[in-house]
Amino acid sequence: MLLRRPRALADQVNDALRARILQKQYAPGSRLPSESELSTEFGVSRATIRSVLATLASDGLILRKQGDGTFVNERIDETNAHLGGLWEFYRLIENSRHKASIKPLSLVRRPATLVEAGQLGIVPGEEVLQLTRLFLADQQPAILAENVIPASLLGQPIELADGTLHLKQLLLKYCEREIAYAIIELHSVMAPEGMAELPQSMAGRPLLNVRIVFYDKESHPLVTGTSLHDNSVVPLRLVQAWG
Amino acid sequence: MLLRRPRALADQVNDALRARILQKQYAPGSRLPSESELSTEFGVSRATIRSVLATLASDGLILRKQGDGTFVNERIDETNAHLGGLWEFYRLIENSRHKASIKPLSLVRRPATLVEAGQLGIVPGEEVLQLTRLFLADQQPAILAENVIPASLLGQPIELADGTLHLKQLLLKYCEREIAYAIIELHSVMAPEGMAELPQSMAGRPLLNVRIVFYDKESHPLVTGTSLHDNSVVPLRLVQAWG
DNA sequence: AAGTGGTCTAGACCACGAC
DNA sequence: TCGTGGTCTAGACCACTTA
Repeated sequence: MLLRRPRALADQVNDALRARILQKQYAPGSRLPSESELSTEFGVSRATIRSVLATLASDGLILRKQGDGTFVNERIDETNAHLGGLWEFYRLIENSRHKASIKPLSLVRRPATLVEAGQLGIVPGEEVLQLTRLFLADQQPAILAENVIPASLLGQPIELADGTLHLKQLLLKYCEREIAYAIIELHSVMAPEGMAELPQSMAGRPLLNVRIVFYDKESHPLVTGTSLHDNSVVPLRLVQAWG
Repeated sequence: MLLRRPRALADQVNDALRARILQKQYAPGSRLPSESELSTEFGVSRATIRSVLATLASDGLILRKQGDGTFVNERIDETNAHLGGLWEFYRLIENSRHKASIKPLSLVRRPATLVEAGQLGIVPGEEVLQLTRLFLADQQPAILAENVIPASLLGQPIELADGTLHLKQLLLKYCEREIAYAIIELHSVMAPEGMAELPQSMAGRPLLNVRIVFYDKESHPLVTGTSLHDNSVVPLRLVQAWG
């Protein structure tokens, strides 16, 4: 029997405050209500409010000044991501004020390469599924992304039509696994030649290359991701709180 | 363990646990003592312990499993940074198991360019100080970094000898300012030609380019940073907790 | 059933900034 | 001085995993 815990109060408050900030109900640079005001408004304890404000602060959305108050970061509009959301390409594009869309390019079963086998903790040659997708910003190619999943993790075969799902949703639907953490490598590479899927617009230029391996709570590798970013279309601009 | 008061209890516990993990007193993959055990050992409340464990978890150092326990991430050795420490180049190199050193290259006063003036919130042509430094990994050039500070922020003139200080220390010593947050842009660029300071080993190759503007709590720009990374010497490998 | 982490509260006291 | 955020506690109850 699966009894679900009601949504945590802190999460609800988090969503509400985030929405108010992003929709400019609290204007950039303005002062938020004090902790005690918020706690009476939402009917929760001050501790709960504080835990929410702490995460908003660490995402760089708000700035807290002891003895003064809490303020909306006036520069959130200049960014499209915080460090935790580096690989949420769809949102990245949306946050850059472009219309985002995903174009699934191919979906093939093939044996794992040596490197992939090492990353995914499987035997070289074991079957994997490779999904290649193109993320578009206003119909313009922005990010070419490739995911590799061990076939053994898949409950049912993936359909190409599901290539528009977010990685999180894909993993839930086909593997019933959850991501606990990721290890990310940042590289700078020249656009590879003779790569069929690479859009013309990216050819011959230096591209940002993000390589990720996702793990579950047991530290078992789930998926790898490799992406090539055209910074001239969607530059990566992150906020990061200090301290 | 005896804890003294001036420093926040949570900070002291944080340091202690971090050290135990990094020095493998708690082995990778092993289970940590429970929250209540830790709270009696350190003589602090469970809430304090929990706030510490929460930050360790968000840095990807530990994994928490409800109903089971808290475990050291077995892959921390494979990384050299967490997302919050992207620009701490010295530590980055050290964490990559290289001997890190800083070679100050130049320190010049000059008028601000248009772009810099915009970033720093000053008038174009206003005087700025530019510090160029090379970060070495085992004597090998790894990162070329350039910082630009408005001269008006400086209390006393910077000496080139202080070029080995970390950015944080530099700002404290010369400006008495503290960084509250930063906005970071990630780019991929070809090594610029005809740049005197660029080491031979980086020439003609695609390089990772990190551009940062640091702000204080009042959202006033303090410094800009621009760096070129040779990924073949020190690859950027980060852990990131999910959720 | 026992033990672990997850959520939440009420309240105390401190440190700092603005007025 | 007053209000704000910063620190910390003690304790209640819940949900989950393991045995």
